[in-house]
Amino acid sequence: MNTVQMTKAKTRVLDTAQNLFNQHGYNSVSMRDIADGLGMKQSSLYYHVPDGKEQLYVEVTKRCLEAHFTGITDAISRFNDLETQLQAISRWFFSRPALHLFNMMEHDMAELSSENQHYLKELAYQSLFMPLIEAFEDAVARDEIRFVDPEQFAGMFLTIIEGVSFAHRNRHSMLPLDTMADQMIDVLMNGLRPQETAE
Amino acid sequence: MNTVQMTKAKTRVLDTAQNLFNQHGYNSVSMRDIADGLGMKQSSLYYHVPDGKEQLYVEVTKRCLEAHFTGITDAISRFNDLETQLQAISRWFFSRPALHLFNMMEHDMAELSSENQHYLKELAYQSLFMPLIEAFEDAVARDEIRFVDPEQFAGMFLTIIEGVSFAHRNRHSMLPLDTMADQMIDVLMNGLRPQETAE
DNA sequence: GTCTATAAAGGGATAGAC
DNA sequence: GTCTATCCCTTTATAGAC
Repeated sequence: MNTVQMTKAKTRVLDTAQNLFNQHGYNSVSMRDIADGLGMKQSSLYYHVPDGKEQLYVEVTKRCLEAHFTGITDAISRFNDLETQLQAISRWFFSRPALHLFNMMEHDMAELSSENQHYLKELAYQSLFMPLIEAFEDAVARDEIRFVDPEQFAGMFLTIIEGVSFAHRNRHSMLPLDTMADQMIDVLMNGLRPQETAE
Repeated sequence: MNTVQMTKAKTRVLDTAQNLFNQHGYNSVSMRDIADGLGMKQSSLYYHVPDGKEQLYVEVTKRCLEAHFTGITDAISRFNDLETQLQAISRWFFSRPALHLFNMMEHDMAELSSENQHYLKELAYQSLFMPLIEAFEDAVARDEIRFVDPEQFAGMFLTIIEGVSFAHRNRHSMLPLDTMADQMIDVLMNGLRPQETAE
């Protein structure tokens, strides 16, 4: 994954754009909104991003997904059991602005050219799903959980993360984020524990 | 909940708008798109919807949420145990176009006036969360599951439904929707089963 | 109930001065 | 690196003919 060493100014542009795209979605954010956030005129933005809005979104999303790949794989490598790994991954997610993964993949990316769409969807799969799938596979191999389709439960875990973030943003959620996530992970792990074909 | 008896033409307008709003999100759908879907000119649409796009979205979403309230409460009332109830609710959801609940609540509704926003968010809570919360409470009372925050797990169940729909739409998902949902519900119920403070 | 025409505003993008 | 000015297109919405 290339890291071309970005100028400070470019980084600031990407940061501002990322915040806005994340909060409101691709179509709801105008170049003027981003320029306003940077304190410059809309046309000045094109000095930093000559290729326009779509390319800006692609760059922002690429950087974001690559950061998540690093964060997730790091979290996994620090521990040897699935439950602790999942807790660590949840902490990584909560330390960053919410991804709005489903919205990103189904609504934002639908606005892009089919090449960009395909590129970013594949990158999302490699960055977010693959490390989790491996973690679930390893846990099955260690007999820590019963056999399940790893892809299915990698997806389930990501939806839980998104759901917990959502609940925390929208509801008078009594509990801290971390506690909510741990409770969810506890139920999930408890539900996945190997069984002695009881009853 | 008022049912004012709608004309066939108005129903067709709402159906078309609902499909488009659901698939692409509020901001990505223009009045022209909806008119095209109906085979009429953009301006003709204002004969059916004199109050414009925002009001159209509110009507569409209101009708959708009320239908879900009926579908969910019916599914719950047909059975006496939580696992079967959740399966029945999942079938209701899968029989309808995907809600995209999170996107709806965080992105689409953010574009509306604060009055409409508040109205629809409250309606969504009453229509989707409340029946589920009661079902979880009753299951705790029957000692079918261990005590948990009902709101939290009502939310978790909704995210699982959305996640399963997402997986089915986006991935070479080998399994039928119903089977995937049942597996998720099985893990969830298994994780929530009362425990004898083992170990 | 649907049309054409049009107003008024907002969007992405470029040219050229400083 | 940022600005003003401008182009061209899309969008929401209204007026008025048929």
